[in-house]
Amino acid sequence: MAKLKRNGSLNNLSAALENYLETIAMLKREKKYARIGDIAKALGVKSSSVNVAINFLVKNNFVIHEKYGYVDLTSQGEMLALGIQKKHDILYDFLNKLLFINNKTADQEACDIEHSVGFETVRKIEKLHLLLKKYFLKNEEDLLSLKNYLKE
Amino acid sequence: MAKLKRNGSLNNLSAALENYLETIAMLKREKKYARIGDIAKALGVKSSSVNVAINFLVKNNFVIHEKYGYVDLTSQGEMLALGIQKKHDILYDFLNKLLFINNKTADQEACDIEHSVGFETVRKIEKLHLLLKKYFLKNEEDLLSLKNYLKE
DNA sequence: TCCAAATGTTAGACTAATATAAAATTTTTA
DNA sequence: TAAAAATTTTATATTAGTCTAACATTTGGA
Repeated sequence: MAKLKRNGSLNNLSAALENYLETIAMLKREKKYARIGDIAKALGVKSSSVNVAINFLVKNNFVIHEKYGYVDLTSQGEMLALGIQKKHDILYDFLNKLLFINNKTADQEACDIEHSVGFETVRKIEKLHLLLKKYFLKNEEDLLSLKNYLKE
Repeated sequence: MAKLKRNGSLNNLSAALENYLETIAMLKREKKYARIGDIAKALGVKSSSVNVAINFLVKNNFVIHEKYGYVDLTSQGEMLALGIQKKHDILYDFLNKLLFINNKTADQEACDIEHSVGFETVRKIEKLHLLLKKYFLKNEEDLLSLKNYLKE
């Protein structure tokens, strides 16, 4: 069995492991619970792969899991998952609502970028987006002309 | 020895391999040539790791390398490297010059993001940045007030 | 010009993340 | 409620990317 080890300091997970946490949080939000199979399906991997990851996350106190039962987040896991989702949402909005990248691509790219950039960067992207909406994109017409400008 | 295999269709390299190409192009630009050791030093990996990657890139026609000699790009490799560098530069400028992320972080984050996002997204980020410079950030004062706004 | 230092190559091992196959357990249903 | 179906777990394998250590080649200084 492939074993995972923690990398650096606390709360410094790989992109793959952050995606597991994010998916668990999403499933809890949408279905009230997360099972191994749900996570596997959501991420498009096999449930055996999910098991390896969950065992690591249990050992490091990000999730709780009793054999053959539900997977849940600890408060530490919950906190981390919230941060990742927040990054995702901000990046998605920036790509989709401001740059007019199509939904699917925007989601994919947000999902990759969210593990690469720090909170400072994401917060600044959010502020920039807000600023533009507030002062320069007040109506549908402004948005449409931005869209056309970006399209070239 | 770890062997690398090609993944999907032509010109679809992993982030690590794209970084090798990018580094070779950078070294050629700055020193006129790239040796295994230079690449290793620039990327912070061992020269044995560079060898594995270069062997793969040679086999797939991105670079040329004769044993114990210089590493060079094929025209295919050159083209790909140019695209990656362009992405990097645009992302770096966006992060550093518009969002005021410090040089080192902006470079790191650009280096990660450049392998995750498509040309459409990068081109749109570039256009947005240009638009803002042209119409809303005409002088030092505008820039400074943006900086303060983003700082919060 | 030849030998020592620097540089490059190869072989083998390790880790993270995945997969397959089979065993263990739980759930469904006839 | 026992057998079948579904799910989860375990064991083992694979791949990309890295490392260390040993070996090979090139280069430069005495």
